[in-house]
Amino acid sequence: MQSYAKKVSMSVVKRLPKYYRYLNDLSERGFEKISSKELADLMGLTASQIRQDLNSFGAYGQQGYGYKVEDLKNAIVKILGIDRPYNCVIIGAGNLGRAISHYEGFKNQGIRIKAMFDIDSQKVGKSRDGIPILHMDQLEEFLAGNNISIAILCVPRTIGQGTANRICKAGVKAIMNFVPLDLDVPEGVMVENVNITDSLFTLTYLLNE
Amino acid sequence: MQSYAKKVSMSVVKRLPKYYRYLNDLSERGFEKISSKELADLMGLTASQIRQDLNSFGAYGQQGYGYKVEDLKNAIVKILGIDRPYNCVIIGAGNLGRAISHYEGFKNQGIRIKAMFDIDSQKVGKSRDGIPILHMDQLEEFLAGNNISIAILCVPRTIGQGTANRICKAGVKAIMNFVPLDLDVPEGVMVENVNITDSLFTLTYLLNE
DNA sequence: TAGATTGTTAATCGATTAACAATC
DNA sequence: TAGATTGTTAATCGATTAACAATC
Repeated sequence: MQSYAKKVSMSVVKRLPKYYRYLNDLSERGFEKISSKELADLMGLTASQIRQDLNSFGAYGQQGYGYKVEDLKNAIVKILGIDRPYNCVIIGAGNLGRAISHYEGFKNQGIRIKAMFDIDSQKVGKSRDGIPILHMDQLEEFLAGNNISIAILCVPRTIGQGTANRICKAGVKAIMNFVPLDLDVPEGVMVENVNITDSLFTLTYLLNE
Repeated sequence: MQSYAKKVSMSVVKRLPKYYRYLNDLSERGFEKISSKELADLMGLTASQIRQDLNSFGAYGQQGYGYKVEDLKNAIVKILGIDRPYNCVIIGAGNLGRAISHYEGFKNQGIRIKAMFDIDSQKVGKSRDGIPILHMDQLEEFLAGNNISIAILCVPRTIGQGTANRICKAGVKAIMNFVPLDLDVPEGVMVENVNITDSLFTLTYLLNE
């Protein structure tokens, strides 16, 4: 739990994972220092913006020198909260749910998929890559008993909102929503939408410009 | 091909698919008219913003009355360019590629998945839901010969940029990128990123606020 | 010390909201 | 006509960029 004086804007927050990606990469490639100018060129931002962004959280650089890659990376890791693990569940063991359950990007990042849920008796009781598939009836019990902090929602559109209601009622505070639907959730519950159709239609728009 | 006098801002463009979703839903539910105020309440925007957004493209309402749902829906459909079909390919027939190949959100929307590509000899030559899985060696030939306008990229990170290069060289002008990597593409090629890891880390940030 | 680059304040730019005349 | 709601201009708010003093 961290708390910052200034309210950090969503624009900045949305850029944080990108900072993390680039700094992680620089660190892996053995870079020791980087200036805001160099990082800006790399990321397609301006040096000014990078300094403003970072200073929403604190002063991580050294005047006349720049930023130590490793230190800045670690700072971002802490800011993002990925210095600790998160217990997650995937709801809906269809193709998408299964794809996410072994998504390469999560590896070694503290995202722990504890279970998947479905109603299909063909799937329930089985296991995929060591992740058990449980029946939807067991959802509330599992969420309560396993310290689950993130629910990844991959159910059909028709039961999207209903399932979200169950998740929220069970006290889960974060939903990654793959259902092409804007969820209505109580105050304090975070929803991050990944809407593949919306993204595709943005693309068709841009194609016709 | 449409062309507008004023340059429409990305903020507006990103909201268009959402307008489409809501208007489609209203239309299906038999609503005939809607005011900017009513739509705003529904979508969590302001009436003013909706009127500004729509007026980037033209005047679709009637003073004193509001907007005819069907007409406005059709206008948005045209603006998004989804009044015509798009030939697409999915590159990478892993779990994610396969999930997207029968994603429910695309049904009846003119998104035609013409082929999937992979290097795995276990997969190549087979078919999934009528979509053939071809070898990566055939990519350029297929893109050129089948009027493909959108490539959906679901390959491993390591070959993401290389594959994007091949796509661009073949003349494809739109890439939906699921690879957790910022692609470097020539001027005029549209990239829409769906970065699941970035979204998840945004969520972990918000959880720790 | 001189040069470089940060942290931060001020200026600009763009997006959202408010207001209201036009008009259905 | 009177009431309602648009289209559009003006005002505000927020985010990005520029500038520069602080300082390593």
